[in-house]
Amino acid sequence: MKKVVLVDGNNLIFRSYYATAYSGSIMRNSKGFPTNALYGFVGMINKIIAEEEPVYMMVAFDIGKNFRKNKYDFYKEGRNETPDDLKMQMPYARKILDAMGIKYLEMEPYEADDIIGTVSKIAESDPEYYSLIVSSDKDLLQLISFETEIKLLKQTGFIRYNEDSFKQDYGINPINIIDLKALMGDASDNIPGVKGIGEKTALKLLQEYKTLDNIYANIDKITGKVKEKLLLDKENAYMSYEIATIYRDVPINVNFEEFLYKGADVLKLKELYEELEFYSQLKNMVIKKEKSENNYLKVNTLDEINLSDEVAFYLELDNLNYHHGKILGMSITDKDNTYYIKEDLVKDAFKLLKNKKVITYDLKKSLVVLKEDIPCILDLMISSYLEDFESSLDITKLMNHFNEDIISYEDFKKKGFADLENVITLKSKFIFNHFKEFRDNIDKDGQNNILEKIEMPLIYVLADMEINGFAFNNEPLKEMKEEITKKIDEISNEIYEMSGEVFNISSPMQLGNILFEKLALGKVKKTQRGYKTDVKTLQKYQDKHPIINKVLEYRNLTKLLSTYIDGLQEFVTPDGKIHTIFNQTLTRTGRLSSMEPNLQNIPAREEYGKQIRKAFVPTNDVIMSADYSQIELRILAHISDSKELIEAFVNDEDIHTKVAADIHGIDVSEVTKQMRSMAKAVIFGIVYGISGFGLGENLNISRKEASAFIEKYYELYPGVKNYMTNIVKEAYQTGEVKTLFGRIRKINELKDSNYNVRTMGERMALNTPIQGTSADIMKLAMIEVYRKIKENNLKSKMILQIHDEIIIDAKLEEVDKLKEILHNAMENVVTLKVPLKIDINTGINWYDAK
DNA sequence: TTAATCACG
DNA sequence: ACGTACGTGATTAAC
Repeated sequence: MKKVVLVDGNNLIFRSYYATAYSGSIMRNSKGFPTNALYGFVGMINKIIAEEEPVYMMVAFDIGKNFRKNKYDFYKEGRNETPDDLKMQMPYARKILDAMGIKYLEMEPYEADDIIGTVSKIAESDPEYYSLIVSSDKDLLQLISFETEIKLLKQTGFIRYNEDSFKQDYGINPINIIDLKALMGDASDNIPGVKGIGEKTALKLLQEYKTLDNIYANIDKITGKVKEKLLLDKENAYMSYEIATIYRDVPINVNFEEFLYKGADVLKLKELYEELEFYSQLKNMVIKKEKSENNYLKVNTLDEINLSDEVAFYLELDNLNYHHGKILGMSITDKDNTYYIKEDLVKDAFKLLKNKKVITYDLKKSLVVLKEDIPCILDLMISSYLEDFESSLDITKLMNHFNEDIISYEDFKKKGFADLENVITLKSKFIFNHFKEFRDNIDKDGQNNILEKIEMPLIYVLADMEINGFAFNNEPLKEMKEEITKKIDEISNEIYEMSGEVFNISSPMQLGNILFEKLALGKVKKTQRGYKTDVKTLQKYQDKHPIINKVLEYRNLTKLLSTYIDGLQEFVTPDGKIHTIFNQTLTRTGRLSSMEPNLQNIPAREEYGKQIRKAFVPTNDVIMSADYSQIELRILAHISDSKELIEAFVNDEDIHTKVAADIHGIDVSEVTKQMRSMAKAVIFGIVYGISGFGLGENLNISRKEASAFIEKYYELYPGVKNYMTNIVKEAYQTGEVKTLFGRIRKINELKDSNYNVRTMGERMALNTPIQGTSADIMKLAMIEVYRKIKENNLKSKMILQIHDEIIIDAKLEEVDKLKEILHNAMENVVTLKVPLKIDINTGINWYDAK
């Protein structure tokens, strides 16, 4: 049997309109044309297609006068006139369906319900077909039969009813939905029904007497008020019955083959989406490209390559972690040709690129693998990151966005190597064909400084840092490991003893059950899987039972052991070093991240864990660390133009002590340690957009006290409060925020219908200019430090960046010169209303560089 | 694969 | 009435 999907078009489009309209302002394109209903409509249609994979599909609409209204003028009376903003969108729904290749039907004076009823009736009489009706209108439930199902849309999700599941839920036959309506009426359609009888009573009556007729036939068996009401409104009941009945004999030609869903006319659809400015839909559109032949020259010797000025290349490895990847091949595309270069020629072919205008994807990878200095005018990975595309280490994701029919190497491996050349050459072609478009967009939105002055030069710096690596000496960890292993063993046994059974302490679920069921230490918040057992929760029960501290210690030690002592060991390469990968195109704020391993989260806060840093040693003489002092707060002072904060930094005051003194209205000399650390928490919280509740949780004080702190802070630093209000307002207006240097972050969360998502968007808007500007400054400083080290022919090497800190593997005799370079570069990279300040430390290992 | 936890700035 | 601090990555358990 073939499934025919019948969609209640009117229902869908009304639903999408009112889903967003009540919020006040509705979505429009740049010409002011309303698009909210269409946006939801398109989404729902796409969802239906994705979920149902229809072979036959039809969408029905209301049109013109309708016969119910002609017969009963009260029908749908009192309903608000369809708003103009919605009316205007109706014709577009039809156009979109046309472009999507979906048949729609409408016929005056019938409603969409009647058309669907008619079509499903015809399908029922044809053994070849069965129907699935999609709507949120319960009236349509009357059409359910052995061969007709309904997907009843709910606010979130849907319920699918067939004959059996309907009967089970309602306890009546589907056709008696009409009787139900006759009794209970329908306020939205102004169907009267029997006054005083609602769904509950109506269902009870129908479950007993089956039909409206039978109810009145047995009216004497019914007692009390219900009987009175039924008798009083008998006429209305029958009239309502008539109105609620879907008319299933609309004189319309139905040819199921016309409902065949063949897929979209992509160009037509694209045009419509562009007019309506449905960019997310455009992005998601699957354009089925005709497979054109992929022509390329397979190179045997280098003289076969003849390149013009602009060239795109792509280097393919057999591992996403390029420190461990082998070269598979490379391709080069220029305006005339694409060349495929096999693995053994790659290194030499690279030299041909030296005096060209080169474009690639993930330049850093090629620099690290080939250790060859290649000039590059544009890295597509960077530009797509700046333009908010999903740019990962893998170019195929980006290509898929552009509807290129290509699979990633990872997927490719599973299928064998037959097509390797084809896949690689497609990539360099893609880069060549798209780079101008990316460059133009970067220009358009003003991110060319970020691209040219920051990200592109930084690639070379990071490549060098990754190549250098951090020398790792396991010796100091050996003793630690022994000690920790022993301790973990002891503690485990103590925990087992206290809890009376052996279990997996590392399992939050099992642990939660022991602590909060068996030992019944108290009532705790639940997670999806059990009790919450994180540090903050457990600390609240510290005094209740000695087991808590043991568990905390166990956690602490196992973390150190598995992630750091054992974990890092895995990453030491034969040269005795750890080479991380800095991801330059991942974070939403512009920061770097570090992975395999992550060297940006090596323990630092607690003394014991900090010992891990003793294993990080220089290849030269000393480890040197230069870190910015309070960079984010200085940036906050600058961009908020807060007079008080600026003054504090200009006078080089201890900002936390100063704030503590101001909040308590005392002298700086009277500030206690506790006051200072509280002030510190408030200040950081402010940067993240904290609430009174959050700060209270954090400081273990009441929400009231916390709120008072925050209020006091705003009072003292009105510039900060002002900044917060303005940046959020601006973000709502533009949908994005910018750093001081023009890096853009789009914040779609602000458009979300969910309040919590929106407030999170507000906090992002608040924080990103601060965190992002700090990232920009650090990147510029790194470029400058790198340049100076080269210029002075120093042997010392930059090896790590941890957001506000640079680590250098330094020669002893170069330390003084380095200090000068670092101060100059890092403190003067930009001139703000406050000075930038760094602290420098050196030591024989990372631990001692403090 | 996802959730929970915890390491860092 | 509701939920509640920004940005990351690795490990482990459980689905």
